[in-house]
Amino acid sequence: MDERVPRDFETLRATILDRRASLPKRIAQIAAYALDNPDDIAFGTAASIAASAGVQPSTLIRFAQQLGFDGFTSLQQVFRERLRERNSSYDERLAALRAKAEDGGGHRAIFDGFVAAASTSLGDISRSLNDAHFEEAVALLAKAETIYVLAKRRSYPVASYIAYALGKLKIRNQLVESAAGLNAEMIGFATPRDAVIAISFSPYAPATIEETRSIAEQGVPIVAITDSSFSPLAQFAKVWFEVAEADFGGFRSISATMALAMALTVAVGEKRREAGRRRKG
Amino acid sequence: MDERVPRDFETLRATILDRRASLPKRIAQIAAYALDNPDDIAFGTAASIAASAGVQPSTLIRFAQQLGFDGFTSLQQVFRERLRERNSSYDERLAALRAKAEDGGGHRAIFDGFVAAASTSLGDISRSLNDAHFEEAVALLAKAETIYVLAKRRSYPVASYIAYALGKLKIRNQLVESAAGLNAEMIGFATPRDAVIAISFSPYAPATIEETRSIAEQGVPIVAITDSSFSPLAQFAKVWFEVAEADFGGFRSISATMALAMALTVAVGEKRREAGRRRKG
DNA sequence: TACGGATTGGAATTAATATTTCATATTGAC
DNA sequence: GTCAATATGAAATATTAATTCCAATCCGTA
Repeated sequence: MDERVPRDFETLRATILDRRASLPKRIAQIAAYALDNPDDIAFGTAASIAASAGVQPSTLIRFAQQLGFDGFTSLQQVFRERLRERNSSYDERLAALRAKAEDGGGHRAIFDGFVAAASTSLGDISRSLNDAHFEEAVALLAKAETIYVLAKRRSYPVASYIAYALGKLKIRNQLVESAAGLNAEMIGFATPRDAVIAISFSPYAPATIEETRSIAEQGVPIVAITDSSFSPLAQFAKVWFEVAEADFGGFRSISATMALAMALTVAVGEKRREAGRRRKG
Repeated sequence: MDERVPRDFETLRATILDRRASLPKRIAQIAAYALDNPDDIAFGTAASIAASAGVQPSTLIRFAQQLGFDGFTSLQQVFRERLRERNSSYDERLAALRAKAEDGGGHRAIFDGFVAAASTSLGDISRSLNDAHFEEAVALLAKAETIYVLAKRRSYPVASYIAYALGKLKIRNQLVESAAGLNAEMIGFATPRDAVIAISFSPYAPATIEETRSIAEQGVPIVAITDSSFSPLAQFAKVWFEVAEADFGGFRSISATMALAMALTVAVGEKRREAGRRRKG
């Protein structure tokens, strides 16, 4: 393999288009097939692809070799990489930034890293949020008398913002955070007519889990925001959201969680206003 | 393979979540890995995936078999299918989302709005942040004995995250938030060898301004994060940052502020480590 | 603590897949 | 039309990867 081997899909595509006129018949056939069905190249085996394209496996390999690859396998990597990038082109940017930050790219790199981590997380949640779950959570919270907000440590800032926003929207709420150790009593007042927003990420704060369990046992419906389907919060929750936050420099972003929390809060406010209008009108 | 083998990713996911409690340790480990890194399953070989997940290839196969597949290969098909579908239908999904949001299709639009506001704010700050100011602020904070963190209301979540992160980095700090009205006393302890991070946005919380003024008069250097050069905070600060946050539904994003705050914190941690090494070496 | 069953690790085996080889066919030049 | 160069097909081989198997370990139970 010399250095002019296409490493990314776009270069590869350009190279193929450039040479197609001078390619032998069967090679041209497989070239056309490759550009038309890139997904098949990414996932198929040499034999299956060759069959779909109507050529021999050996032709496929010759095609790869003419492009400078040392075999079909290396060619296939480019097609796989393309699929990966589509889904998470941000991850690579992040990795690059991390590298830059590490070898002394100054402190600006750290800032860029956090911005990139936040953007990545926002992109991810935007793609993965389930509308039905969201509606369900909003409905559940909108009919609560009091909304309890439960979070410690890294998630606490989110909880405090939710509490602030709920307050502004005149929705009765209780931030469970007592430094005086009165959380158990505070939680004790919750009834099934209330609701809870619980937020916790790995490593899950034991207090949050304990409090969530205890409030769940009182029959209070719970909306959880957490980071994995294996989170202990998930089992207690009526509705739960999985939020994957990118991290940088050992600290995870919380921007996706924030966006979700804000959206929930404001949507609950909306829903209540709608319900209020219906009752009056 | 009986008929209950999951054929699509969502069913598979649900099945795994359903059974997770009853799975043996290593199987659970690979299950968690699979749901967290679906792309790796799609592209990897049994050996490479097993290695990343920290188990033996045989465990991976047992996992597949427990789910009803007849081997790893069939399981992998489901993960590959998911990637194919996602890519082919991404544009359609996006278009559908927009249409739905437009004709009042529920609360998803609110969520999208917050994500957009956060993204916009991140883009803005990324463009406008002044590197020299950033370095100056980091230098100033890095040599402080104690970092005081000052913010109320909407900015309070940021302050609480800063305090959390500083604590993790073992940097002495004091979050000025006492509900008991002891802020004045707390601030009284600050000396010119300390430093302050003050955060406030219009409408500026009178308490924040008052406290910032008083601490500035004691000769304590201040780094301010605020939203305009006319901000009352700016006049007290040694260094200040102007952060323009987009708003949605009456609530402003705080993601840009968060990113800046995190970057400051981590950069201060870095700088201290560097200084520590120099002293020792 | 000893037993039995379930689980796991790691090597051996088997299956699959890519690549090479070689005989045959095609093409283009003279 | 013949020759040489090139391209192609098909089968043989080499490589890589999936699966199986068995011994060791762990875990719950008596």
